[in-house]
Amino acid sequence: MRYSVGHKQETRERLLQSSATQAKNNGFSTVGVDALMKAIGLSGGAFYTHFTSKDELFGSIVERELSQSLERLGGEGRQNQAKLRRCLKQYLSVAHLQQPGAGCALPALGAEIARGSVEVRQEAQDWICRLHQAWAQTLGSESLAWSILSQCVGALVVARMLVSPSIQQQVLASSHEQIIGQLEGLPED
Amino acid sequence: MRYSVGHKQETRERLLQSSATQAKNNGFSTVGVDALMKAIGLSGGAFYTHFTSKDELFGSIVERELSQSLERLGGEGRQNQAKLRRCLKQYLSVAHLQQPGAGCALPALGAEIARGSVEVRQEAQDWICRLHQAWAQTLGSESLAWSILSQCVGALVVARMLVSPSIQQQVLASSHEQIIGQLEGLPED
DNA sequence: GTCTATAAAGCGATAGAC
DNA sequence: GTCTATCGCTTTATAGAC
Repeated sequence: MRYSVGHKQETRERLLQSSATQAKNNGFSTVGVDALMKAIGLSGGAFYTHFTSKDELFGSIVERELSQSLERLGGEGRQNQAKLRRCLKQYLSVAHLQQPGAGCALPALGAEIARGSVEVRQEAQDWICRLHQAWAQTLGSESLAWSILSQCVGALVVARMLVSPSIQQQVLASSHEQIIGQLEGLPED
Repeated sequence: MRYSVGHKQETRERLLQSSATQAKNNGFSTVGVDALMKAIGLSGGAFYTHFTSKDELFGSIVERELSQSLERLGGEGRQNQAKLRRCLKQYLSVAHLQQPGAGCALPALGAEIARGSVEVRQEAQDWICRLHQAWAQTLGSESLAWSILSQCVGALVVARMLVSPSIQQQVLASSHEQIIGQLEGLPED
């Protein structure tokens, strides 16, 4: 073997990162294996030393993306309402709206995950429920946690369909405002 | 011409209806022209007498679907809060969750619309803003109207990714509960 | 208006050389 | 581990017969 032992793992990691970005930007089913590999400077044939099929890659992307989202959104360690507020502001920002490839996978790939295999959906459910539990703990309400999560995802889906930047911003700002309002008068954790 | 004058229009309508259902169920980019035509009992070649391209069909689907959603969700005529509550209950129902093909296009095709042409997105924006205006009138708040719209779309996107029916129902019920709570204490229209 | 046939390109996946 | 070449299938779109 002419390649170092860590090389395959590194290549796999680069492939996962690059593919996730492309999938969130242009849709996973839309982009071909050849384009995925070309983006990291490799040929299409080399793909199958890292994954047995394109579907397997999709599963790994979902796993990797949602675990990252969980980290960013406060699944790790103890959380307070102030930290949650900062996460919400970032999630509902114009920067997140304009850069699907660098953002959360739920608004960008939600519909494709829903049409995916049971394994992929189970993987997604695990991470989503972990995030929900963390938020429910912070908020003291399981119902409110689900509601806010849905609203965040929906706001990005809706806003990204629009053409006018000012209306896009209204959609994001409205959800942010309404959520902040719901956080007022909540018992401190 | 051996066909009646209304025949082409009828065929076009059947094609639009059938294609919209397939697109919402399995994704628009995923399904091929041949499958779209076969579903209404015609061959793939006949497609291009009705639309010049597959993209043009997508635009017509979005137009038709969103105009129907606007009707169902209360864009037509005057509306009151009681009627809006009934719409919300239906939108956030398990039946809607389980039948994407018969339901609203926003959760099912939102990401694909976002990646679509400016024309398609402009069309989507027009209908979405009309719905928003109707709801804002009923609710007396533009911000609350955007927030509820985002939450409805997001709840379906999130719930449809999950595997467990009971958690799916929790997601829908949570958004419904939180929205109803926000409607309490609102001035009557 | 719809059919069959076909062109031209792209897809996912495999085989063998290096 | 990656490359090139290729198989077999599907895709969007067009051409010509009926």
